[in-house]
Amino acid sequence: MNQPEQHEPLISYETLLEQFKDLLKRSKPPLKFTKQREIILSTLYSHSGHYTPEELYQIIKEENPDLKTGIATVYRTLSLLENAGIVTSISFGTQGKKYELGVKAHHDHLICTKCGKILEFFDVAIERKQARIAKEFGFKMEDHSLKIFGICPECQKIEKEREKHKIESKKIESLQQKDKEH
Amino acid sequence: MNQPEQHEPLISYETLLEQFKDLLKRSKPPLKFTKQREIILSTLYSHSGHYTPEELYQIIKEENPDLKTGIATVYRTLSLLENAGIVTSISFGTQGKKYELGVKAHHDHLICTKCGKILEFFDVAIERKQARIAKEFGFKMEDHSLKIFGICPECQKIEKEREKHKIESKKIESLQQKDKEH
DNA sequence: GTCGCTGCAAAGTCTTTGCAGAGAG
DNA sequence: CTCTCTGCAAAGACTTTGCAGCGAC
Repeated sequence: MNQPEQHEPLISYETLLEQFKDLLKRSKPPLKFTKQREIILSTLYSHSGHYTPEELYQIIKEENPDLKTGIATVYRTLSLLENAGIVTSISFGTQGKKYELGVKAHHDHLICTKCGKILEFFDVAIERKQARIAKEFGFKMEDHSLKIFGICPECQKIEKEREKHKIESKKIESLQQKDKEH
Repeated sequence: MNQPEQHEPLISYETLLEQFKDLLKRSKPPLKFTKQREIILSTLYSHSGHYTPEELYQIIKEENPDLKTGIATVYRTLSLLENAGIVTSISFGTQGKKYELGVKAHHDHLICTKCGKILEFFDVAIERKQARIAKEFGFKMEDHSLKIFGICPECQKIEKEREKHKIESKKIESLQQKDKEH
């Protein structure tokens, strides 16, 4: 029921691209389809995951050194894509937002507070419950976000390792202490 | 099961204050109990709700014009209180965080995307489900946050009013148009 | 050609920090 | 008295905006 792995995008890149072009054409003042906008979309598509504007900007710069793309354009395009519902964002404390392609099925997030890793899951019962609660309060639900913060299995291991080392160095210290006493 | 209203704080101000003083004393380098820290705490206590540092700063300035309290101190104290678990924060997109006294029972949030109003609710079934999901992924759960975004009943009314006005002014326009044609 | 788009840099916004003097313990 | 706290202002981090030239349509 809960899928542990990153989902594959549900549609092909071609379809997504068509969708995007359509959207641009249909805007009130028609918008233009530019190299920068395509690259940002394709980068989001090929790199499944969650990125800050800065991270995305770095990937794009690295993979497309010819076309100079400014960080401002990344911000502007992400904002455009978010309003269009093509990407969704998830926000952290003061440290800004991470974006991901939103053509995947709705899902919620598990976030590791040590390494920042994000896992996705989906639970029908919780979804239903949320809709019911919104209704109960007379809210017209637009969106919802469920984030579970914790320490991922990998970081838990690292923590345990560290503690082991601490204990060992304490042992060594106390042994040395005893040596001194003699 | 879901409580629609703001909860009353669960403890008296005196108890809360004692808790806070204790905490300060017990810190590794003992911290000091200052007028500014007390005012920030008491303001949070007496104004039940969710505030940005800026909002809290404005309230404090207004209610305590004598004691000059800087915004930096508000940030520093909120951070201190959050680390101590006395207040909790809820974060929005890029627009920062809102803080509330955390001595109330755990609860989740319904947020109006028009007016920014925050309502609280609590649902045992969702709580349990979250714990189960974290466990399933091997996460050591530290915290979780469930936010439902939507339009509150009041703002829905306002929207409807506006639409009505729009339709009426369109009618007037088209009447004037017809007049011109004659 | 027309207008929207882009990169750049400058300006905003929100938050944190450095510092010298004030004040709690 | 000793150190932490505070206000102030300056610095930071992140995001948005103004503008002149570029490029899609």
